[in-house]
Amino acid sequence: MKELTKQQTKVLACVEVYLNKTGFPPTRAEICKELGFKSPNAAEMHLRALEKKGYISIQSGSSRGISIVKSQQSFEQTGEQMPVIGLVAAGSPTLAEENIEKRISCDPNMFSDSFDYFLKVKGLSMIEAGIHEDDLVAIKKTTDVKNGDLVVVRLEDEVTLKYFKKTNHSLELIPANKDFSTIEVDLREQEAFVEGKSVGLIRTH
Amino acid sequence: MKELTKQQTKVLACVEVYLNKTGFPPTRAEICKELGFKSPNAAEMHLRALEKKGYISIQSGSSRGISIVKSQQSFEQTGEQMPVIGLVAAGSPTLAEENIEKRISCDPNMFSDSFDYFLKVKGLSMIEAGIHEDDLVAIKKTTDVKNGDLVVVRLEDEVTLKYFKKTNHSLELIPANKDFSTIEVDLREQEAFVEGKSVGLIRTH
DNA sequence: TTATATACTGTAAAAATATACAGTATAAAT
DNA sequence: ATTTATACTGTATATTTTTACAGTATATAA
Repeated sequence: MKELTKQQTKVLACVEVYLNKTGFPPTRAEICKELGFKSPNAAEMHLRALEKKGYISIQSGSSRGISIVKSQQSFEQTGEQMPVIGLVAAGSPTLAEENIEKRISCDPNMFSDSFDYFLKVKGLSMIEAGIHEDDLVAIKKTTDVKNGDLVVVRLEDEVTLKYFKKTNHSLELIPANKDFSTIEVDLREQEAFVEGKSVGLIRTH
Repeated sequence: MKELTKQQTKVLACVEVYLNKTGFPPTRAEICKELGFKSPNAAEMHLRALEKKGYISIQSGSSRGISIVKSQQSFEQTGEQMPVIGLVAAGSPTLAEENIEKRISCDPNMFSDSFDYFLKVKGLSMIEAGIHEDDLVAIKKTTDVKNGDLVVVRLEDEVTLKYFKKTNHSLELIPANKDFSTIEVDLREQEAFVEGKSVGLIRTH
């Protein structure tokens, strides 16, 4: 998608804001009034440029015939674009851009608790908890977890999604698959970092 | 909210469909063309009635100045409050207001395919497919289903979520739990209504 | 029988709107 | 020094659109 000039960005934002506020697109004159232009042709030219670059489409001959093709600020709508992070074998699931597989438009409060990102599940270790490969688990970044919570824990360079159980100096990371065994960590010997806990799950059929 | 007449319902639906398709509301003339009226005043009168009853608001003097206040079919929007319907023992999962348990703010296009509502799962018949009690299954209203699809089917007054398999005159509704048995329907003897199919799932932990 | 509400047709005019054309100004690129 | 792209002003007009007004038809309620 082609880059927008500063003014084109403003005009696109103006159209989107107007649309959100009123439910229908603005006229050329209304865009001018909003952005301080004195000629409807100013708006017209920017709209044409936006159409040529594929951000909007214009229904010729129709009043207010503007529709948004590619929104600049789709996340400003009802829901946000929540990042999906692959559960890679090594490294922690950071929110750095390079780890984000894609984004999904949804409400961060759609589950009982808010969440920060989706973790894409690899493997079958939690299958008996109804968590399949490629399911997206909604993770809330926190270290405040209780026994029995489904948590994301990092050990050395490995990140896993397991049930959490802590007893004195020992931490158990319990899978939900009888073919897998519990990971036991002696906290006096090895560090374990709780990255967050699951507050929900989504799956595409 | 006041009741709508049949024609008012049609006009409101027409506006919403147009809005979803084009991104902006229709003119009086376009409503007429769509619904077969021969005078723009026909549309005008219905719009006024819809405004008086609080379903839309009309920006006087503006072209296409219609905005939806209370949608008949809010599930058709984007980034909206998607209804959650309980899988009740009897009756079909209609979107009538009284069947909607709550609404969840999310994008109707968050899964591979768009969907119309969430169905709240009751029972354990699909547990081996990783579908638990109280999971919300995203349902797309369609009768276009293939063998192997996870579908919502109504038999008499009962609604179930099962895997779909059709062979000649027989329909099999297959559970994913070895403690449950397949429902077999002879379509020459009994009617079966496909309400829709699952395109995704969400669960709150 | 007479209202009353619903549901339109048909026409017309005023207002809103898109959009073409002719310019001006400025900064960056060639 | 000249072109090119961006970013406008200002005007004009054909077209679109709203919206008022005058009717017609039909079913239902009083």
